[in-house]
Amino acid sequence: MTLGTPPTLDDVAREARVSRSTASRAINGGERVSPEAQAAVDDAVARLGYTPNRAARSLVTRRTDSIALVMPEPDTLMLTDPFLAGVLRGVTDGIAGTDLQLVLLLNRLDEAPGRIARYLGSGHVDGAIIASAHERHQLEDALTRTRLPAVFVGRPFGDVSGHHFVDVDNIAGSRLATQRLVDRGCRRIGTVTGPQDMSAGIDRLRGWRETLEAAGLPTDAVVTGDFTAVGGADAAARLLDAHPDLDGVFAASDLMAEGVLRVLHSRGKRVPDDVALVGFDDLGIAQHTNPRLTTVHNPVVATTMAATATLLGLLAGAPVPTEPQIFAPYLVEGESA
Amino acid sequence: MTLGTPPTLDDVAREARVSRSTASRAINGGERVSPEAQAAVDDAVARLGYTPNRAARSLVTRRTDSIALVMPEPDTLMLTDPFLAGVLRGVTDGIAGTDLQLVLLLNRLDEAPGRIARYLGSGHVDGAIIASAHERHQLEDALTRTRLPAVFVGRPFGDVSGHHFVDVDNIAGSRLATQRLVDRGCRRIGTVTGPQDMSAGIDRLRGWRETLEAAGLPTDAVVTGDFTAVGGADAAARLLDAHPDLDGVFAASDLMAEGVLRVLHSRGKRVPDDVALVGFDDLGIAQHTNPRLTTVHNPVVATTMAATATLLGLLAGAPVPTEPQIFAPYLVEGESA
DNA sequence: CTGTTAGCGCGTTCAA
DNA sequence: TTGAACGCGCTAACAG
Repeated sequence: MTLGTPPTLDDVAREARVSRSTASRAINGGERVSPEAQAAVDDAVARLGYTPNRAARSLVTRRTDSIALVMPEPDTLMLTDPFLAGVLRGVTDGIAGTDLQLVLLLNRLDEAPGRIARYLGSGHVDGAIIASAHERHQLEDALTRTRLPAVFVGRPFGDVSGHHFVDVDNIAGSRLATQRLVDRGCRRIGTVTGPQDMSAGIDRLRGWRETLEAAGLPTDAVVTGDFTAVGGADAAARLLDAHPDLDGVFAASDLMAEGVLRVLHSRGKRVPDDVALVGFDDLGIAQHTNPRLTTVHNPVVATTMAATATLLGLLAGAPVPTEPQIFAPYLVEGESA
Repeated sequence: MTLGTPPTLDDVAREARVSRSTASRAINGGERVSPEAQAAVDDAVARLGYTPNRAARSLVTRRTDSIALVMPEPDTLMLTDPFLAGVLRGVTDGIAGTDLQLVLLLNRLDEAPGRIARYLGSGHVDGAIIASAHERHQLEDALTRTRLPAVFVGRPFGDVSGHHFVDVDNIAGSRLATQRLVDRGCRRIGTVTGPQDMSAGIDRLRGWRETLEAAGLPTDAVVTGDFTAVGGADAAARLLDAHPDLDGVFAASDLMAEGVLRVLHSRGKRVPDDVALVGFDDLGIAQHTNPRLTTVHNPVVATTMAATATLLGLLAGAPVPTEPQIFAPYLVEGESA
């Protein structure tokens, strides 16, 4: 058996003793093919190990059968980003069973904003999942312009109308976290918040503020972090310097909470007795801190799977409404608050 | 401007007042085109925003201009896998500047071994980076059979001949780690080793054993982990149950070392005074444990970039020898040993 | 239900 | 140096 070039549809047709178009129909869905023909083709396909040539098919169907996943590039310092891994899982789980190809586009933080947008607009993919919601990337506008089917994981920045997105209810989540601190008796509650050019960062700050205002507590102890452990530690140091009397902290991500925890330890503060701490995400690291972190569960995998399902619907031509799908977070008991 | 369908090469040619083949040549490398024609085509391309149709090009060049990255699926329990993030970075950095598409293939642990192999063999990609070196995946044979250019990150399992791979010197690394324990006076040294169906797991165990044998110390305190924190904790518990007198532990990954650390703490062992601990990987988590982990640096990003460079060479038709590129690890000082 | 026919957009001979 | 003609492998009309 000479396997110089892969078998083509012609080979299959010849082998099955039918015409090429019959073979094609049998392979794609089997509409209007007799059982015998179908069987013969199936047989030939198996015998030859035939796989349709994607390029040829793509050329005529005008679809590429591939979707892009746009993600922020993993951080240089802290390679470990559980969110990234969760998104990856959600998307791959979401397209399992389809024959969609997943093309990965890592959005570098420092690069010219046009590259990704240009790529998405150039017809190389049928749709996109965007999990890179930094304001500066400006993918939103580019996407509306090219009309590429796309679903955001996390509320896109700026004008939401016309965009599909799924998200966890970050405001509700940060309320849960902050309320927990209030309920356990904390009266001086600070927050290490996320980047304010990401909707998650903004919303998690807002939930904290609203909860404290409702409780009649001050809302001045705020420092901005970057969702990483190192950034969280830096922020915590600044926070404690400015407000030594803190008895509670809400960290807008578990990674940052980890950093906060280290700083608290190094300053001799007991957790939760001196300072109580609540994080956000519950993507595997909360159980591994000491003490175990009380946190808010963020269903990233489910969220991303939903986004993928929505995208598949769009690709199938379904008239999917742009109502966002918002997932509910919930508090996860730990020992830190 | 009606942008119903994207501009084609014909449009460019018309706009530039040249024939289609001249336009084609001007776009691909500019061989045998007059400066005027070249300029006219460049201009037309810019004006029209032309992007070559990948499918059409692929059909005639018989290349797909995309490569696959095969990785193990991130673990369900511990989403955080720094190795994964490092590999991702290395590959994307490695193809930056080329117009190669990166197709992501996540290798599920429980799935039929044929899926990935079939995909790789079906001509959908021009080459592959394989960072999923579990024995059971059996990609090695499939790859030799299909003759798809491929480079492994981490020594492939089984017969290495004919395969390209890059790796860190895991044996040397684990020797460094173990020797450190010996040098600081440990006499009863155990190891939590990695999966024994991965070359990294095997090699890191071997370096530990050889070092102890050379030092005349016993090599019976071995338990197998799975490179995760939870697995490391389980393994550590078993290890300490069987060998309560341990005064040193080499964990074959930092994630596992983290688990070991927790178990040691919970059993009231001081680190490093009662039990010294050395990890492996240094991918961001070693600095964040308490005490900071002494570990062995594993240059994953560099390794993966080298693999990608090799693959690019293969794709360019260069006669790349299959001599492996082995990177040297080095010890990173921490407080745990 | 089946086979014949006509492109999809592009790179590449081959003549001019 | 240029352009005309061909075919890559496939799907979708259309006619039978």
